[in-house]
Amino acid sequence: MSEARQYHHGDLRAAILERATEVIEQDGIEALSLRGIARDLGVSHAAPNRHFRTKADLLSSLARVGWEQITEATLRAAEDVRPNDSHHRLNAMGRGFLKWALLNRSMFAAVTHPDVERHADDDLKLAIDDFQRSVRDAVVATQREGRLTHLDPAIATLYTNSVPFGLAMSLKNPLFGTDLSERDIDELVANLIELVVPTS
Amino acid sequence: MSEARQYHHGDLRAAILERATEVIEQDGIEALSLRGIARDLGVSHAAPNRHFRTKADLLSSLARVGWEQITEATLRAAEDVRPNDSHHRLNAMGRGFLKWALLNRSMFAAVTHPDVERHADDDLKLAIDDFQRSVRDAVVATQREGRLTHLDPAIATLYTNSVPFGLAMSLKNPLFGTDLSERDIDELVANLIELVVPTS
DNA sequence: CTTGTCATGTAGACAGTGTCAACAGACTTT
DNA sequence: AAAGTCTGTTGACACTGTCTACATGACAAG
Repeated sequence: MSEARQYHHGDLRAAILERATEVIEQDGIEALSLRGIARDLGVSHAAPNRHFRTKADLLSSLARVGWEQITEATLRAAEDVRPNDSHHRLNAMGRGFLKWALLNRSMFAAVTHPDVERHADDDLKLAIDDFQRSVRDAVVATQREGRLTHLDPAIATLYTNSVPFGLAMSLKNPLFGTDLSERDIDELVANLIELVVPTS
Repeated sequence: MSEARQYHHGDLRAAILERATEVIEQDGIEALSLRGIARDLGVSHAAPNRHFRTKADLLSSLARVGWEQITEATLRAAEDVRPNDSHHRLNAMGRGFLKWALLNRSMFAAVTHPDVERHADDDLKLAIDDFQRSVRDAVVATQREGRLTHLDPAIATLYTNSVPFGLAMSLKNPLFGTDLSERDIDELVANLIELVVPTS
């Protein structure tokens, strides 16, 4: 029964999450308000509180979705590479992550937003851990193949992890004045990741 | 006349900026409110508006100070290196930046806060440009010395710029679970920067 | 089919925020 | 001394997140 406006919304929680991503995509995370979402969904101002007790709750749930997307995009990028070549896989993962961040800038911004990090609930922490583990596993696999062996695994992971991060932060930031055509991005991403995980 | 409470504050603008950094250092940027600062300074709630028409104004001014500190810390770190060795200078700058970020986490967080970036005024943009230019100049100097020559200067700058950034983001984030002793940080910073700008 | 329970909505209140306009005191300039 | 400009105060407005009390719909037990 999804036609007429009912008293009960049907799946308000999902609708809120969806509308929230829209708002973030459009006007940024600072324009996000529970009351605003309620208004947009034609529901009373306190209705969202039934599903997200606090605004930080909503942000956490949103960020969890974001991190799952990041993990998925990163791992999917490695799928096309032959499984025994860990080094190329790691390279592909870096490109996959960076590309996702550049194609989903608002979501990336939301995921890395300080308020989100500060109030992270356990579910969110788990999602982040998942991503971290994926990267670490890939780095360790690469080292087992005899590459990057001169580095402490922790440092190698930190490095491999941070670089796409920093790049994504810089590239998403309009203040940094990197005005690149959408087409160039793929090449740029490849060039940059090549610096971190050289395949040649 | 700095003893008794006067009607006019003396230098309210400076006091606001100072108190704002304190608040950010203590409770984070999300806890910053104009009214709160006014309260702390024993001044009426609308007094800050005389000096910062909007909250974004205050954040912008604050961030400008932050960027100036960053630029200074970065350039100062290069001073101890012999001037003709651009490559070592670049390396030192990376360490200087990263160390500043780790020793001034709250300020760094404020400077990189999305709200700040979004509402950046011209002064702030200028301060950021200054920093960017410093890095670019150092990279170009390095390339003139015959190093990093295989890279496009723009990409080399982006890379050199982003890595300490990403590292600082990762290291400042408690969620990333890098629990390192204060002592280890210096070594860690050196190791990481060495990956980007190898001096050996 | 009735009944009771529980999840999910509404209405209203509260404290807090940023920002504005109207006013007032103090400093500056002439 | 007078006029005018900074810089402060007071009070208001619309907005926010969150709480409590209440209403309604869904749904399972009897």
